[in-house]
Amino acid sequence: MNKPGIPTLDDVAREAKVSTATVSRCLNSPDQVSTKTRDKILKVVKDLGYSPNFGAQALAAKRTNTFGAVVPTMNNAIFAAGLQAFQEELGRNDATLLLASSSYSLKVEEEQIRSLVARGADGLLLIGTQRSKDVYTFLDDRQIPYVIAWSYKDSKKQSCVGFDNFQASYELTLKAIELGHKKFAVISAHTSSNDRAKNRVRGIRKALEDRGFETNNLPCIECDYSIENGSLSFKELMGSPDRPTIIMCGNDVLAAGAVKQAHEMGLKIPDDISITGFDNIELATVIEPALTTVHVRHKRMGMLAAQVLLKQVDDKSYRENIKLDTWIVEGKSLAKPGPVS
Amino acid sequence: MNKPGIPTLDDVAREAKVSTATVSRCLNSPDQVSTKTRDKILKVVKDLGYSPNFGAQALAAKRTNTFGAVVPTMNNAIFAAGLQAFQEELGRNDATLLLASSSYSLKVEEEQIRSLVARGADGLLLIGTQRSKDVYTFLDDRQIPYVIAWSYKDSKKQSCVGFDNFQASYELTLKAIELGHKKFAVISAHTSSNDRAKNRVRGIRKALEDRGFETNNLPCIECDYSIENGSLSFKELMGSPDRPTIIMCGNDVLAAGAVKQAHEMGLKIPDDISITGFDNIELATVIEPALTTVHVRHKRMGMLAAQVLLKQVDDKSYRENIKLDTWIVEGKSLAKPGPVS
DNA sequence: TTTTTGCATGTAAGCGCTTACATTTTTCAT
DNA sequence: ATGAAAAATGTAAGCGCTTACATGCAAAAA
Repeated sequence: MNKPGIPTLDDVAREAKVSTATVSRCLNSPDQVSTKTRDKILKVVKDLGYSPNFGAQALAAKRTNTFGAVVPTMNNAIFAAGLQAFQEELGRNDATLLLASSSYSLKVEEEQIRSLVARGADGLLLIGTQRSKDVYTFLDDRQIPYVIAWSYKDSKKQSCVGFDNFQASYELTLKAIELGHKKFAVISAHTSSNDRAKNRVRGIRKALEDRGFETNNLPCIECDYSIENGSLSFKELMGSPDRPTIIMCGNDVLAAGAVKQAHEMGLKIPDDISITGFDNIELATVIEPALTTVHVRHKRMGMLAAQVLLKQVDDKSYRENIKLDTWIVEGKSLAKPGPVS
Repeated sequence: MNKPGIPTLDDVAREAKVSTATVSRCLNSPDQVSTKTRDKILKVVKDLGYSPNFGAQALAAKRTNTFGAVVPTMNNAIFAAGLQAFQEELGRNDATLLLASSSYSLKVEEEQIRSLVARGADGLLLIGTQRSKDVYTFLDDRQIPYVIAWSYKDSKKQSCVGFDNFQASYELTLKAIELGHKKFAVISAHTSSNDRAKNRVRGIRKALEDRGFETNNLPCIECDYSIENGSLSFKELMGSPDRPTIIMCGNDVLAAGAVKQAHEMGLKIPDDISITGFDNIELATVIEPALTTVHVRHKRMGMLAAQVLLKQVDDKSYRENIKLDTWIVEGKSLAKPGPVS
């Protein structure tokens, strides 16, 4: 009754006539084993089709080579490129990715984080800085390495691989001001639980204030990221008696929705209205006109995040703060405002 | 030296003055435990911040509540919606998702599958039917449940939740023929390792043949799915002396690239050239003109796949084949061919 | 009251692996 | 050839949990 099961380390040991310890060593640190026995063991491993039992390995070795990531959404491509790069870098190091998405809810995110940790994640990739103190305490107590991505924060206690959302947004706004725009409006993700969105809006406000604009009544709609919402928000903003000449969007997805709606309303971009995005995902390049947006080095971010995380696993006290540069990508959706319409 | 560690089942048991078995039962099948002790235990669990050790649990219970998925890519949104739905449905059942991507390589996919299984995945979501026999044998030997998505296949041995790529493509082609198109060209993903792409192309060919077209020299470019490749292929096809009047693309991403390139070449869609897509991802709706494409019920597919998979875990002999309907979404990118240019 | 039944709990044997430590074998300087 | 150091291998104790089985105890049946 023992034959048709999945082979275990014991089976291999017996078949190869060595102890289980030797088999284990042969698999985990081959150079501690003589070439002769190694070959013998590897042959048996192959013959039997042995592959280690994950649970047992995790239990005994106290690590899983599995990393978790909680992203706000998988529904649009914002995180896709970064995640893919993250995953590939993990793969290069024989680790795999456990993925969860939180639908932009801090509460759900917290659950997901706990669940990933409970599943033995050796480390976590988290998006943005904003979450309850409890979460950080939880992770610190268990000494779970994590790295924060998509946001930059100078900190000795936490690693991050991000970029300056505030600054990038600030610069884009300055550019718009220099082109002569006077009436601004903003479509943003909800800022209450999203530090990136918050900083992007802050960047816009600061730039305006620095150039003497009054920002108290800056029209600003907050919604979930989706093309649909971009369209709706655009419609609403353009329905105002005092139409803006430029609408700055929290990301490319919203901007794409805005552009779409502009077409439907028969508005010419950028003659009738300028629109800007953020992220420079592929979407930004295929819509007409191409978006003026902020390029974010998603792939690099994902890859570096994985590297930092892996270092932290080896050295629990290792920390690194990496700030990636961003730059404005000139599309055709931002130009100086046309004559008053 | 025992205090500052992570609490274990033993700690809980000791603190609550019951046996470990009772604690375990309390957590896994609460109704086997009296209300009184249950409350007592749960309080201790909370106080101690106990959370079960994954490896130990997996080892003892022989299941992980973790499911794996290997998608060809995360770089574009083709699989995003389906995966998100899959993940959400798993979440509703206290399971999580292990994700890997294969970059459309069968070899990489096989590795990923083995790796996911080694990591204790209770079941797998696989995209499409095309993979080596060994993989299926491997999975069957270990009795790992899996469900095939994105493709439909009538089979008593395998579960699938998919749609008829061939038929959908066939119908779209018929529609184009009826509009009067005579010169077809195709941009497809590589068909050698991708049954969906293969069937979509087959659908086109069959429709053409059924209507008396010669398909031996149907221009057909195969490339990886990307906007860039869509553009390049489009350029190549339109560089031919005998320009097609319609280019049918294997999916929306390629079509978006084609559309982009058409704009750059100053070609009007659909007057100068018709373009069709496949998948009806959001991208299809924001480009100008909106794509005529095939709607695929991605979300539903993801959700159903999760449900089937969960059923298979409970009952290893359960199998189900679900074919979802698809339909043509009328955009503005397909119309009758203009006068000979 | 005594016996039966069934629920609540405890006991303890693993699950398959890693690794500290012990033991044996090989290598090599003397 | 000899002994010490180094290398290879073996022994066995867990890792933290689940669960079959045994036990205890109160309610139901006789």
